[in-house]
Amino acid sequence: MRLSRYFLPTLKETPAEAQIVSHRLMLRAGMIRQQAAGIYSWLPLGHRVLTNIARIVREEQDAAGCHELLMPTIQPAELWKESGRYEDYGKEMLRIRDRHERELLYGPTNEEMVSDIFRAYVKSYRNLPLMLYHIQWKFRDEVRPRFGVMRGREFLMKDSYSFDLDPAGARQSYNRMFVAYLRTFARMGLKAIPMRADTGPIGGDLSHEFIILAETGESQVFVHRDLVERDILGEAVDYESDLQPLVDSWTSLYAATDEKHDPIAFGALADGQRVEARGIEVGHIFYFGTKYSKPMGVTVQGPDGKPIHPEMGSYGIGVSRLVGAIIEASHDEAGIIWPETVAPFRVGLINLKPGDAGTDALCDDIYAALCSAGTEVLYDDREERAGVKFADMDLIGLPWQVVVGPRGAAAGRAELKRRKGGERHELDRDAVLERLLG
RNA sequence: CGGGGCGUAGCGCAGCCUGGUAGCGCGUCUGCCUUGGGCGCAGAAGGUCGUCGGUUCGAAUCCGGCCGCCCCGACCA
Repeated sequence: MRLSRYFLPTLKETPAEAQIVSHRLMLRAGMIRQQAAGIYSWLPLGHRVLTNIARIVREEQDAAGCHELLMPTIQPAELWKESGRYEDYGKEMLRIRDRHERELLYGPTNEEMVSDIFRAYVKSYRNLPLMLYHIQWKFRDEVRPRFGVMRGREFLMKDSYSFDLDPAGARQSYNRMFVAYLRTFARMGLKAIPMRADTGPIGGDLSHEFIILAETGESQVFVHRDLVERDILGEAVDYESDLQPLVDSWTSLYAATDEKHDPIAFGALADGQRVEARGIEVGHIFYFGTKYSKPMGVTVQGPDGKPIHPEMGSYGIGVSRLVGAIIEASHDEAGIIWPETVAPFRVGLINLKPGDAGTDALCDDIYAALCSAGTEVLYDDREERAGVKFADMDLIGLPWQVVVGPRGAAAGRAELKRRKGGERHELDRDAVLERLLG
């Protein structure tokens, strides 16, 4: 992508409303535009990141055996009256009426609707277990939206729902999501720690929050060092196997947010094992049994011909929140530092002197080579001063920068800079490509 | 939902107290210049001062209502 033809409205100054670093950087990097309190437009750069995060989430859900569908943002009130939540949910639920005065709502979550779909089609125990998910916009009319996309009213969420025959099966589904979440966040370059959680208005008796560590996180967390240092991506996972030992290996070590913190238990850990940090909640998983299947009349026929209420769970990831959360976890004074897996472009190519034949030629050559190799490149070919280009490129945080100036170009050389850490190497054209593609 | 604050050009702000010509910086546009870290010079465009009403000869400025946004706290993917 040539920057001269792209839509990237970066800002030199920070808009006044932004308090936290991710919000400031997202506004300055031209990723989002606020349209109302807690409601944002996603501009091209932000949209790319959002899409990349959703892609990783999707791949891991699919790998864990979930099936993607797509439910609407607007739901009929009737379903929520069946479960009893139409009254219970309170003012956080945005209620609307259509022209026929029918009661509708902008969905804050989808337990009722997925239960409706399930009960319409699934009639036999033979079809269980079943896990369905979608990635869809939600609306919760928060009293006080803040922190940019970290706590918006409209937000993009991945929500999965499991249906099982019995509690043991439900536990296995829960464990699948537990492991899938660990992998999902790890792939985004995040340290995510599962912590036992309250079940909140969703209900149920088994629940974990996934908290990622970030210096600017909202809540204080206390964790065993082994959890922080563990690399889940290095461990083979077979979703068909019993995942309980793997889950236990995570839940048996100390990890708590400040609300659930037990200073005595934490203090009992050996020196060097105690990690105190700040955290941001990016995922939450629940097992809630028949809380919805019973009132909504969801049954399948068992082997003995009798009806069985499926055991259910639901599993959420804040996809749009993750964009902010990743920035909170990965930035410096100059701007964002994207992990490669979610970066809007992998490489930023800076032409320091557009119009100079040698510089243009080398840039065009490198650009074409990277593009044809399938690497996403943002090519800064603007008529701007070097400082502007460096500042913008650092701000938007692409993992790699290739800097081509007239002096180097004359010798066929360019500078390769890694955004994270900042080390640079002057290399010839082939070596640059080798480093990036090899 | 309690407490506090703010709405003046795309962004950041001054002007308001003490009523009388709407300003500054950045950004944008044009030209020149410059070209390895947000240069320099010259010119230009751009504002119903959130909104409705009141006071006044006259309101960005004083008074009241409404709307919007932000911050702190209680609550949440």
